[in-house]
Amino acid sequence: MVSIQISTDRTSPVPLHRQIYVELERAIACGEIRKGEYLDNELDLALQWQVSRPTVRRSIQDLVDEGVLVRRRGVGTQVVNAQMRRPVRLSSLYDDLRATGRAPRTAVSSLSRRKADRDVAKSLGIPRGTEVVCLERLRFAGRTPLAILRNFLIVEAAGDLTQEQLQHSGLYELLREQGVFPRIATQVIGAKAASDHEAQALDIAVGAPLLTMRRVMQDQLGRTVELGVHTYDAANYTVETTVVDTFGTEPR
Amino acid sequence: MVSIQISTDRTSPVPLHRQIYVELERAIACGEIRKGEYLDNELDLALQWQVSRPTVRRSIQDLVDEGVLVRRRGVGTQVVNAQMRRPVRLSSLYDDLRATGRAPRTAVSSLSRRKADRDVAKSLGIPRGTEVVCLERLRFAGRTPLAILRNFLIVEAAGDLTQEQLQHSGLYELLREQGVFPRIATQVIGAKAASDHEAQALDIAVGAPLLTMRRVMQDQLGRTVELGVHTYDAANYTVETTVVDTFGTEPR
DNA sequence: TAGTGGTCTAGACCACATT
DNA sequence: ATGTGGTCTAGACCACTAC
Repeated sequence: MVSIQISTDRTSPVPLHRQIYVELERAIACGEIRKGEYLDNELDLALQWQVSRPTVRRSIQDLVDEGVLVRRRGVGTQVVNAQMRRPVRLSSLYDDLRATGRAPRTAVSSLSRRKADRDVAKSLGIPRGTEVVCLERLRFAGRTPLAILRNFLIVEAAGDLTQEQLQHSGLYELLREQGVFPRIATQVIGAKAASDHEAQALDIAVGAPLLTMRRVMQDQLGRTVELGVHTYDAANYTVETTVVDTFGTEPR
Repeated sequence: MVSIQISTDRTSPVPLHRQIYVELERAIACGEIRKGEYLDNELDLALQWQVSRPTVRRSIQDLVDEGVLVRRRGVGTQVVNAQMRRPVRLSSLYDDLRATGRAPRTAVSSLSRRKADRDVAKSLGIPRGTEVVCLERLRFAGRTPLAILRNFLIVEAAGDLTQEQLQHSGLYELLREQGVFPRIATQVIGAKAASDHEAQALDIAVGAPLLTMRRVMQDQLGRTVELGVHTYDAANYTVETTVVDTFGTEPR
């Protein structure tokens, strides 16, 4: 049982529960509370931190959702083996590469508007023949070709993307700048052998293993915005995902 | 603007917010509220349903987290293009196969206790040399071999698994029966070419593309319970994941 | 029996989008 | 100016766990 010093600023625009969440997360990351230790009970915490119990609960719940804390009724709130950290932010390959320090480079091989064929229309949930923005890029990490990226976007969201922009930023970053915030995506991941064309583009042998990903993305307004059909050189790329299950056990 | 009939039962052990959630979900699924339509505001809903506003908010929030509803401050709560449904439950391949009607069959090729090597120990977050339960299975869909499944489990959770059980149930199902509820898993998915041994086991050509998945799972108590190292015949299997991003846009 | 988290209430004030 | 969701409060009662 350890007391955690939390300082809140009631003049800040940041919500109280968020301030507490951040401080608590830091305290756990710094080891001020160790794995397996219990927090004080919620009423005490509310007194210590001079906030109401629902506010305390909200902060704690957010950390429970990330797997940092575990609550058991009648027992208490415990810090978990934190090895497994929060779900990764929904990001593009470009962002991932830049975050890991590998210099990304992009060659835009095509950028145009076309009418959606049946497959694209179905994935994006629009009528067949609707105009969509088509995009094909080759992505490098340093000098190594890494992936062939094909994307289809609804025109309302793609707006005025230029080749220039796409060579210097990730697609998702550009979308965010235009007010499109990715919110939910479903990805289907598979593997295949490289075709002649793919082998040549990625500078690998024909038949070498490729990782394939097909992704449909919705934005914060619930619009289906993007279909991505991507092919990665499996020797240089893996996909990491986090799955959180809130069923199976009692609901929160 | 449509009024939704919600009937609640205050004698039920099911929480009110959950009852409302279920009814609301059904109403949306049945098309009683159509895509793009708005719910009444939260105060009105609280009056209509005879519950407090926080209870209404809780129900709505859960549906927002699943991407079924979208809230915008100053605007309202809107039903979303529901094509993209809730995150799939954290389940095993066996459960998946059975759910999709393909008859799963399992051959257990080994089940033993061994001391964890460095790799396993690191993944499970336990000291090297700790005893773990090792498990290797071959999974079939009908007559077709589909995957080679290797798992490593901490003994506290694996308990008294038997070959008999493993041939007739999925691993996760058995774990649930023993009180282990999967909660968070991180998966790294890649691809590789089939080795001699793998090709023979899966009855495919040497060098054929395989999908590989390495998964570490934590249970409801925050224990790191399982390491899975799986290899799938890419011709017959893909992995589907859902990614939800609650950052990027304003916090809820 | 005592202590914990889970649920629920009935208000209040604020920030934001729309008109 | 109005109406919406976002935040916060100060209580209350209950179900579950541990002793």
